[in-house]
Amino acid sequence: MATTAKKRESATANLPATTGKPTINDIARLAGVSKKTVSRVINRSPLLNEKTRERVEAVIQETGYVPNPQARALALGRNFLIGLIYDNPNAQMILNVQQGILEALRDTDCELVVRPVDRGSATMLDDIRSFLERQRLFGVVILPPVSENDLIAKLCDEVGCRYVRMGSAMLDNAAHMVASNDRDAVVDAVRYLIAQDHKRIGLVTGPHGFRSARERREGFEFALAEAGIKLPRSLIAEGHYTFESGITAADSLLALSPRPTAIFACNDEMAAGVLFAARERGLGVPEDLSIIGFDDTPIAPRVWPPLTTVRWPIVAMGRSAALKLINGIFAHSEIEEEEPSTFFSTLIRRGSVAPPKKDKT
Amino acid sequence: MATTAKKRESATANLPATTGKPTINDIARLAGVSKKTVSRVINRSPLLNEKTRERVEAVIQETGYVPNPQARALALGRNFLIGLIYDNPNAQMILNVQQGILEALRDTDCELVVRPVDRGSATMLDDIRSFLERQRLFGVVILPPVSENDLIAKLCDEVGCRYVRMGSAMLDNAAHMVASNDRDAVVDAVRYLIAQDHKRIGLVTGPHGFRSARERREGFEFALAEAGIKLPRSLIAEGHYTFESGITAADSLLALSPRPTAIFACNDEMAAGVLFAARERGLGVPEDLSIIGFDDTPIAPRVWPPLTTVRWPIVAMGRSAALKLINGIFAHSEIEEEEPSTFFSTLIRRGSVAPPKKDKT
DNA sequence: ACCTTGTTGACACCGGTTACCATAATAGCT
DNA sequence: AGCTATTATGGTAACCGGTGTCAACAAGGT
Repeated sequence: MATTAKKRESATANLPATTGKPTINDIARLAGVSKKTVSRVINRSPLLNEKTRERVEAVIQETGYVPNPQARALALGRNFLIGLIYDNPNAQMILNVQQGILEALRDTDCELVVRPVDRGSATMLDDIRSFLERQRLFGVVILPPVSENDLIAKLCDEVGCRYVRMGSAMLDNAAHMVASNDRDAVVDAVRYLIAQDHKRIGLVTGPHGFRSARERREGFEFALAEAGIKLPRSLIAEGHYTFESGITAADSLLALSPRPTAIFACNDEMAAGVLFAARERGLGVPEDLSIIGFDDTPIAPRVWPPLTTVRWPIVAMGRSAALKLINGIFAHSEIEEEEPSTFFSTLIRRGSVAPPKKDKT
Repeated sequence: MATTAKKRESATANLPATTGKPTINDIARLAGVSKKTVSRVINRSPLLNEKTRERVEAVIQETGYVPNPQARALALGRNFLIGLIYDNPNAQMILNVQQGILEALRDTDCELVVRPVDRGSATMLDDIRSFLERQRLFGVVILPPVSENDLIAKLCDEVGCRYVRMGSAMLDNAAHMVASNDRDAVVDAVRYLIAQDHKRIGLVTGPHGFRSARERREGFEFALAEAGIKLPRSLIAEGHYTFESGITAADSLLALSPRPTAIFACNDEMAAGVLFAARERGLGVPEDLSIIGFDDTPIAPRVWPPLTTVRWPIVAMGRSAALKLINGIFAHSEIEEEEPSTFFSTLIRRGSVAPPKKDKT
């Protein structure tokens, strides 16, 4: 009875035993063919007699055989996993992309593994590299703003990992890119404000260094220039895509005299912040101040008044990104349609915009 | 030039070649030991001479060797992947859990794979089973409301997959459960309302069949009974944890005469809906109507007035769930602290509650 | 000399894949 | 017809990079 503290060889040894599922060998035996032939059936090899295929497939059906992904991963040096790499201030966006990717992956054997990274961290590139090399991912979808880093794309090439970047501009060739036309969408939104007779329009930008922030700002400036409106620098406040930064930016904008009659915020979070700040000052929206946001995240229709905003088709973009990755490998249809690379945002009119009150009439 | 359309044996053949990373064999050769010994070093086996370990570890350091997870997965019959199974109306909650799990996984070699399922679908159990069997997950975290399904827990046991369920009550033994005390939290919230002199308090419940909905409702009823307040059935409206259902429920509640002076909504989404409905009717919040929500999701502080709500420590619960899974396997500290199983929610007082206006004074 | 105990290695195995080869079937040629 | 060239088909064995089993060997205790 002495052998109490019997040392275990490894910490993982207490995991349950393997299940009794059929393997490729079982199928081969039952179908009276070799492993290799079964492998050919699984991989839809064209060099195979139709009758043999049918026979093997019958056995597969019967036994409910499913190839072991771990073994495949080892033999192929490639895992059937799609990675989602992000470092994003906007939770809702990540979830939407996730949803889009998962829709695309539904009928494949691929799974989605999520991987937040720390832009800012000096080791980010090394972290991503070791992640990719270790997991031997089939491919990755990279979200903005990390997607704007060309070094990551280069890294993917180096380690032989497919990738698709999402962003607000075509930063890469079409096979590696899913982009939205933020610039044009903002132009539309601001034209709408101008058409409502707004002349003093404030802008809350995104953080410096974000491509989307630049695109959206340029759209804003273009629309104003187009209408021949010239505004002082003070009507542009920098935000960080967060609710709090929206409040701060709005505080500085609303302290101006004369006050802007409308504010365009570069995302909904900040637009909600602007609305909040307006309420704190007792300003009526849209009577005293019109607001437009960007993204059409769930918050937009939930505040009062519901926010007019630009709808960013992020779920569709996520789906498209995933399809680009698996395109050609898991070809379900024989027709290989090229996935579109550019997506169009549209203005969703809700309740936060109205013509300004005429003081001078 | 004739061999143009040369048939490929398999569709996956055009994947890049394996990288030239060192393998366990290389390490064994360089260190002058056997593969098995290297394996022992990797797995921190105690049956190993200290000097040998050091020698091998030096070589590992030098070469930057990292064990191939695919090979390990095959040999062990177990993948180093944690699954997140959910079917949830609340996007924010999923993301928060995800964040918590990822925090816990940071220093392990585990990755997180997300797996939405369709509660409602007849094949849900089979889907989950095939997912677990195929991927040979290390463990899964199951979110409410699917976590309330005992069959899934049984399934996990059958296929030998560790699991931790999250929920609003202890549905399972502590090793498999991370629960919050919703009931008590709601009691506190309603007591607070009562202390502010509210006497007619409406309730927007969660969907029938959700354990959390039941717990929260029971808390509500308990607090009222405790204070000796008896209210008509009509002050209870069923919701579905969605914004829209909050509006609908509020519409029916606010049409009552006399109107409730306060409404407790079983989650923030619905509370936001109640607020929205109040605004539509021109009711002031909190002057004419007090509102309390549950969850403290990002929407709560972003609406006007910011919502008083119950903070549900969901990130911490996610972290704890993941730690329970990996506990004992990836023991970083020698002290194995037991992860707590119960988490406490707290009332966050913001701006949506005030004493009712005295009409009768 | 014998039994422990600690340390290490040889070898088969996990479940797929590919390279290479053998055979059969078909076509093309004299 | 007879023979070879070519293609179609499927088998064998090695391999991917780890892990478990079990035996071997050394050192120390009795």
